[in-house]
Amino acid sequence: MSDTPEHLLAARLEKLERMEALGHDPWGQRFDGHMHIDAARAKAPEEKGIDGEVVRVAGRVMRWSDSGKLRFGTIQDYTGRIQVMISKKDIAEDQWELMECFQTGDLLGVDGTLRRTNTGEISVFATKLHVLGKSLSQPPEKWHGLQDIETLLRQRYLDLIYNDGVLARMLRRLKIIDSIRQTLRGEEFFEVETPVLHAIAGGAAARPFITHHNALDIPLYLRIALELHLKRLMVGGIERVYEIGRVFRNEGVDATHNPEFTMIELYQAYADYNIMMELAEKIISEACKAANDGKTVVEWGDKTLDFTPPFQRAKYGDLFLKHAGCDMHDAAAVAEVARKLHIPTEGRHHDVIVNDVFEATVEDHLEGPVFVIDYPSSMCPLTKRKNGQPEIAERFELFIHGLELANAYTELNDPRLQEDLFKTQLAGLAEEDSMAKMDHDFVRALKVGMPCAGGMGIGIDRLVMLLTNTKTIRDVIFFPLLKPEVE
RNA sequence: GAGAGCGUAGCUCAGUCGGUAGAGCAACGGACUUUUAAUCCGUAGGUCGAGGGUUCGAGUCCCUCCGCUCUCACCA
Repeated sequence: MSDTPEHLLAARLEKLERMEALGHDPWGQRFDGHMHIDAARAKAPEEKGIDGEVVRVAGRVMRWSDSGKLRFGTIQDYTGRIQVMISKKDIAEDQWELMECFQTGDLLGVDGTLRRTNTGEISVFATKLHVLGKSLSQPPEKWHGLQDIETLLRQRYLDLIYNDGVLARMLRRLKIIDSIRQTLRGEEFFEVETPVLHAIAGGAAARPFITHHNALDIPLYLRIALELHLKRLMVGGIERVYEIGRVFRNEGVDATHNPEFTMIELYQAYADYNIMMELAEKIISEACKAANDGKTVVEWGDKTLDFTPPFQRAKYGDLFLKHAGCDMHDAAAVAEVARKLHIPTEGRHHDVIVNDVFEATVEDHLEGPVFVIDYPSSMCPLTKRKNGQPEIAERFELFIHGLELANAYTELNDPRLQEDLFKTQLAGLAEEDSMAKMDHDFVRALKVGMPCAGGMGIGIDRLVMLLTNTKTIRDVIFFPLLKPEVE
């Protein structure tokens, strides 16, 4: 949507000046004691012809239609819409003149009586109007709303105002995040904030955004994960710790990826990945209830998602056998399957090939919610190995219809093994695809002694998508990344 | 990063074979005291994404660029 053109702007400025001439501040003044529109609606009389309570409401004018000496308006706040009726015989002369200065898009405060119209519509019959903020922008079409995807992303405020369900969906996102905090508060976790600017972008495998600190003249990276600082805090004695925060990955943009996205990572001392599974079930099912009126079974397009605990558990090796058709430890058989799938094998570590075959054959079959557990350990340099089974890492990923929602480990706390794994770059894996990035201070912290622990990361945006039946990540992020507009 | 599609009034959209730029909503003026996308009469509103080319003539055909969307690749 381009800027409001001159002839439409002029009409709005003319009304603004008339407001000023009538002695009103077109940008509004403090307005005390208004009630939310849903609360006002709830107080409306059941029958026509009965005077209800005197109320004060405020909102944006969505409709302002002239009908002689009677005016029908509709105002909207974040809780709903209500009709405003202004009858010339009910209000003072100067108030009628003020009424004529309002236009769709303006912010209006109303004092009036709750009543129903002849057709039963709940209405506030105004006795006094208050200017709370003039709009100098021409609103979109009242029936079709705003359809142009670029405009509604660039000017999300218009999307929130004029397209039904957008604000409600974003408010559900806030409820989900609030529910996660409540659940963790109940489990005695502390919420912390750790640095966004990292000297070493560790804790995950992704390309970082690179920036520069002028005064120190050093390169810095925007964090790609929260992991290593939270573990340092566990070393420091915070036994249960989490952070909800933005992480940044310099990768492509599509329906399930935005370059900056919100993650929660949490760490619990003296726990393991089994406890993390139970905690994941609790966090997610509670969040689902918070966003869906207490339900744990929700619609997802033409599918149904059931977040009632417990979630299914399936071993990585068993899934591999079932869908790839061979034992994941059988190098020759795995290589054969890889060749059929056109996955390169030459000079690549066996587990790198296994990982590619798994992604190609298994992930699309995972309906879930299902915890995939016990990964090949060489792909997991931050994860504790199973006792007596060093080739298996105590890791799970939670999948729902092919979407990876959570990732958790029994955390590796052996500093000597951690140092070795940071040094080991698997054949066939690019450095940016690897979690193995040497971080000497992190190893030093582990040497001080990190309690054995379980830890987990959950992609908040994806969780919100699943719990609000939203198909693209940009629709659960207020301001998704777009190329800048050219002036 | 690759391929395909889209871009016309503030908004939602038409625009045929290359031949005067269209509608609805919104705006402005008028009528109307119970509408529900109110209705009726009238007025005004355009760099057809930008630039270049072909042509007597380009919204329409060709080229370049910009933006967005979808699919694919990388990432969660």
